[in-house]
Amino acid sequence: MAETYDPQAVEAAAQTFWSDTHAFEVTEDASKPSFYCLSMLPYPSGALHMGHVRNYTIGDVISRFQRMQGKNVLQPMGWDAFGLPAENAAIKNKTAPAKWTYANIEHMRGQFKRMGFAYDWSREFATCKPDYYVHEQRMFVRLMKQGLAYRKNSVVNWDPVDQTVLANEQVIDGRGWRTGAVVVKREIPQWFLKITDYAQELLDGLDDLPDWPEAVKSMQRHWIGRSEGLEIRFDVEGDEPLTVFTTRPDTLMGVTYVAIAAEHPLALKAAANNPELADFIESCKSGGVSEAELETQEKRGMATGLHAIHPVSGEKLPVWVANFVLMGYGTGAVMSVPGHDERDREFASINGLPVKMVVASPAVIDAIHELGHDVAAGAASDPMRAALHGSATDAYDKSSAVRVIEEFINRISDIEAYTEHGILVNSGPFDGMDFQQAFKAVAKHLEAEGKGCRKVNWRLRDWGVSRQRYWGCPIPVIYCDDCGAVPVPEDQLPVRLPEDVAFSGVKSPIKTDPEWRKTTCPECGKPAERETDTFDTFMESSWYYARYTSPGADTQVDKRADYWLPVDQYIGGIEHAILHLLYFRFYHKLLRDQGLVQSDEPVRNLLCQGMVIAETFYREDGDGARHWFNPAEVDVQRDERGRITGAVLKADGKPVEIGGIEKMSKSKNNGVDPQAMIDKYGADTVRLFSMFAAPPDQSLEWSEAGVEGMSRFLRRFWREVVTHAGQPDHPVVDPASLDANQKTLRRQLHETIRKVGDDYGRRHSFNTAIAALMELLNHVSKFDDMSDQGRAVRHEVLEAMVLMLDPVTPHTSHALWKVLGNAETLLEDVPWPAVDEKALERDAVTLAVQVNGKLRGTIEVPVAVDKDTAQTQAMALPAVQAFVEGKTVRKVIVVPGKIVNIVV
RNA sequence: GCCCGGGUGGCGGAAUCGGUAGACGCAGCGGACUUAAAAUCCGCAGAACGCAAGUUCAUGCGGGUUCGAGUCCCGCCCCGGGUACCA
Repeated sequence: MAETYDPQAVEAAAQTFWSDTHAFEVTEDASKPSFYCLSMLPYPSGALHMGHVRNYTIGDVISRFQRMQGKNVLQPMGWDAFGLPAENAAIKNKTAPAKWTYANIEHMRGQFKRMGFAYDWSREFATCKPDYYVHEQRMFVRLMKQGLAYRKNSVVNWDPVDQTVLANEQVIDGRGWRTGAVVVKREIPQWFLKITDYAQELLDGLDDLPDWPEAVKSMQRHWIGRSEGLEIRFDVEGDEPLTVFTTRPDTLMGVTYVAIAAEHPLALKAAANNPELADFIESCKSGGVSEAELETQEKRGMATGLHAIHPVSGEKLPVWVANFVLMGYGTGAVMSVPGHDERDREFASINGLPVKMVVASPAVIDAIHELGHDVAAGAASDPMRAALHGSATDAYDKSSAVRVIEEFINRISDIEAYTEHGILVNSGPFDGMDFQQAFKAVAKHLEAEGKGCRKVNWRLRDWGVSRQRYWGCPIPVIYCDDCGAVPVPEDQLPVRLPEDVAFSGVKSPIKTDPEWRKTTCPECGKPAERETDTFDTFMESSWYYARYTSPGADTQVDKRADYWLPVDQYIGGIEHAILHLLYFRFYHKLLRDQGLVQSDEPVRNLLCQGMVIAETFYREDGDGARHWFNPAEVDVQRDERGRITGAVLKADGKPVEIGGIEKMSKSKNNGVDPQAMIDKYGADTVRLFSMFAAPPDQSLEWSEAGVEGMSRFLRRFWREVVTHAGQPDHPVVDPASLDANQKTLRRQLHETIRKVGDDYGRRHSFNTAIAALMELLNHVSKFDDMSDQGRAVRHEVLEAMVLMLDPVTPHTSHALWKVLGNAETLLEDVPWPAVDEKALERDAVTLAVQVNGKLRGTIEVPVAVDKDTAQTQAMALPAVQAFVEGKTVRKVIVVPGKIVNIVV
């Protein structure tokens, strides 16, 4: 075997062995526990990027580790092949999206294999193939028949120049990215899946996912957004009544106006003979539809001239059109309480609408009582002012109670809304009630009058699955003038997307082709037209995990799924925390309700990895435009302490600006090509660095110097093993005859085995596992004992290290296993090294000694030392004496195995 | 705007349940080997003050709880992710 480490040769040999032996192809085996390890499937964007490398290395480490624990591990790979980038690339490269996509898949599959990932390639699929999406179409027509898929109008970004719908990403500062035209909102009919029918279950299910990150569960809870409130009817003078939803019925008596969406029927009616209002409503249409844009835009409004009637007081309230009220959410109308809601307050201030205080803080209520007044129903029309009336108003004589009330009144009327729960005032029959009491009383009052009812409201909206794009799965619907929207009969599926098309970029080829849509109605047989919209690509990625378990099945999934599902470990980017992971959970429940899977949730354990980031470098040209240089083109300069002082371009030696560390991207040209790294250092080094440089859930800063460090470690390890293998044969380890150094090294080994197993298996803390293995290498390379037992212990250490490194650097371990004298084999089928509890025992331990919580020294004590002895030894330290002398020892805290703290 | 994260030496990070802050690695400095370089090996290294022993300060900022806080609580600042048609 080679004396020096040659990663390219080592990796080729290991990969050939795995491929020849079909090492990672698995089938259902009832005799072994299954472990399904799944990484989010990639979009085939062209070439592997570092984000992929990181994601898939994490999955591979977990997969290989679990197989070494005796599990039957399924780790599949496939392609999320539909999507917008293929259309953009097709325009740019004058090719067809399908051709571009398939070429990318070919290239990226080769790169995956070069990384040595332990995939079962026999299960691979691409979601753009009819034999994949036919199942999705069949599911959709079934959902249509069950009423879980339905059609309604919904608002999109419309580019008036290209006459096309834009994705939110394609709207830059309210304008279309290609035309620069101001985008407008437009309503079009689209298909929806009723995810809201499952809102409660999706919310409750989060409680049954203990191994999901709290951040993800918390984000999903807020996204689903269950809220309890009242739906309240406001009559409108001379018109149809308005319905609003509120979670704050306690503030009902503080309503001073009603706001409705620009598209609300009442607004449109009012605008019919009010040209100014019509202009305003028209102006609300410009701009994109994304929530971030809607929520941050300037709040604008206009009075309709209509008046609503307050359901309790009968007061006349102006009805305003407001751009922040959205027709698509809730009822398209809100009751406005500027005294107790920030947004209503801001709008009222701008438009000169009145503010009414109806909730007071507990401190104010106390002050009112202190001044001898009451807030109970009917006590006073305005208990705050009643309390102030007759009290001293001169600045010098004000009591603190008066000041509390005045301050509150001033704050509400001049500065901000009081949004917390409190006690009702100025609310007639509801005066003196707290939030809970008021909620009940208002509900009872309105229900009795038929003007309102309790309602649970959800922030979650139904899933709009229509896209006006070409490169996606055709929606299997036929439109007939007589029969309406008819699902394509199952025996006519799949509806195939033509792949050999000319693609201009503006309109979908199946929309421009007059022939593709022509068909006949499945119900009446008359000429009819196909739907030319395609599915949201989240549809494909919502069920792919189940398809991997059932390759080749005629149905969407078959019985084999029961062996593998739910997924034991899912790995992917945190950017998918809400949308993908929520649709995916929803679709699993759809599959369950069709009888296709048995479980309620698709994934037991979720790991969200952070982004891969890198330094950026640029130069500005004359007009301020920045030209970005790749880190590979730049040399960084440092001072004598290692601080970065500047950077120069390698090509001309002249300085470039340092632009800060950002997510690797094409736009900042700071992407590091994994292929170049693999060619230079080998896959194992790249894998090792991406696992070592940061914990998996945090962002990872790429550093080629760091990669070199990993290469250095593998070369040192290789040399250590090869040198040891050149030594004469050794006897077996005899624990009873070991000397102190041998015992120490063995203890360090078994501590490492315990830590690495825990870090890989439970904590997913791969960086610390690798650090522990590096420490162990440092220990063993300093261990120069060449005796029989010395060599025996060293062999035990090195063999265990080969196995423990295998999940991260499988090629190197594969080769070194043979160097250590073993037959070539699949290391994942060699059992994980066992911890020898006896080897962990130690007889002395170091305690930290503190005085008043500050470290003053350490003491060596026997493991089983009693508190008094520890205390006496600690007190005897000169450094401790210096701080204790002349003071009284008040208390001594002894934490066994940790610290002694002397409090003086 | 709203929801969710993060902030520790020159840098990436460690400290797993409130108990010795800075493991491991990178960069740096000093040395060995070498004709030289590369590679490799040995050593130093948070900051300030001090000849030294050592002392003080230090985990984004300001408070608090505790014998003891990077870790828990309250209030801020900054950076990142998501925000329903990027995936």
